[in-house]
Amino acid sequence: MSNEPPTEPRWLTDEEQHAWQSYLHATTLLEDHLDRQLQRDAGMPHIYYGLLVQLSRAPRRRMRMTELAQNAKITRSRLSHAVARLEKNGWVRREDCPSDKRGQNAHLTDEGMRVLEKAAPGHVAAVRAAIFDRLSAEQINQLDEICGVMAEGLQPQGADLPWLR
Amino acid sequence: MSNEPPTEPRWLTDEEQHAWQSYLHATTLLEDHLDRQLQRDAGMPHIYYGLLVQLSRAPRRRMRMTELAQNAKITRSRLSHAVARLEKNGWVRREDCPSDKRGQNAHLTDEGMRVLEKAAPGHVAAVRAAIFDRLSAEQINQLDEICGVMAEGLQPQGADLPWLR
DNA sequence: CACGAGTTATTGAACATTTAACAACGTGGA
DNA sequence: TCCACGTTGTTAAATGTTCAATAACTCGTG
Repeated sequence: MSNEPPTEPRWLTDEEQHAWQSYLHATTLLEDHLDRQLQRDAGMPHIYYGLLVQLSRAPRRRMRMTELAQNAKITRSRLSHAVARLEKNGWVRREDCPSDKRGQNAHLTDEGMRVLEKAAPGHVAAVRAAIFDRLSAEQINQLDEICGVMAEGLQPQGADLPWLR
Repeated sequence: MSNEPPTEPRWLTDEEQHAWQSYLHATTLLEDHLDRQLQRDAGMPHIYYGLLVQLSRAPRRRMRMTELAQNAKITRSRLSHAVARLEKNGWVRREDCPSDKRGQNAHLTDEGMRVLEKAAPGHVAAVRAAIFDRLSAEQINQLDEICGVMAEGLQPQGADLPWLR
């Protein structure tokens, strides 16, 4: 009984190749674009901005570190570093969690909220200009659907991250 | 004459919000997945793998640094660092360009080629499993189309990179 | 030819991310 | 209670990326 990987890998068809290139091209360009836009206008990379958004939506603008990491789909380690930086900027503060002495809550400060509110319009405009003002309503639904399917296949299991991968 | 940004930014509709979250979720997960897959199976991140692929397709497996950077959509600086690393691994070598004394050619070595050939099947399988075995032929076309539209809007002008942004 | 402006690639420093290891705490069962 | 095991969050070190500055060269124009 052969237990090796298939001797004939199924390569991508021409359509698949082309779509894959398009995908890599577009996603790379967009991520770069948003990173620079936010770095310029808000002094932080896209992912850090995402953290502030999450916090701003949480009750009392507070969230447990692990929950925040899960929502943002990053490792706890990465979050620790990120929050350390945001704290240095005065945009987030750490607090001990009352119910679990191991835990920490990240808290979006008033200053952090102000920075976020100031950056939001420009960021939305950038996202609009790059995507939603360029796609039809139908394409937006297609994109949503496609991304949903992709994400389904990527959930799970892995070393440090029972969640992320 | 009012020259300020609009006082009422056009926020995203619910559909747009949802699609945007899906997009961020899926692309983050996929990129992470492929990065880990390649780091594990080939000892390099996704983008480095992409550099080897580019070189493998070039005539004589050689390419000018700037051209390679353009194709991979990264800055020349980033490419310099990346090639330095790949060179340390023995997978790429630098050569002076005969026709332009400023120039360098990156050259994929035989060893680099072997590493690439060994890694390719697993990588294709991962991409397949994540995307192309999960989407219909129609969805693949839609994705291609959508990414094309996105990329169009992102070409642009910028600091160091007349190309990338 | 000589000059100035642009191009090519690299570098160092600051910053971000990954990985593995770790301390501190919680939880459930003997 | 006590202990084994899981969870929470952090850390150091290695690695990767960005940003600004720079050396070396090319090219067009006077």
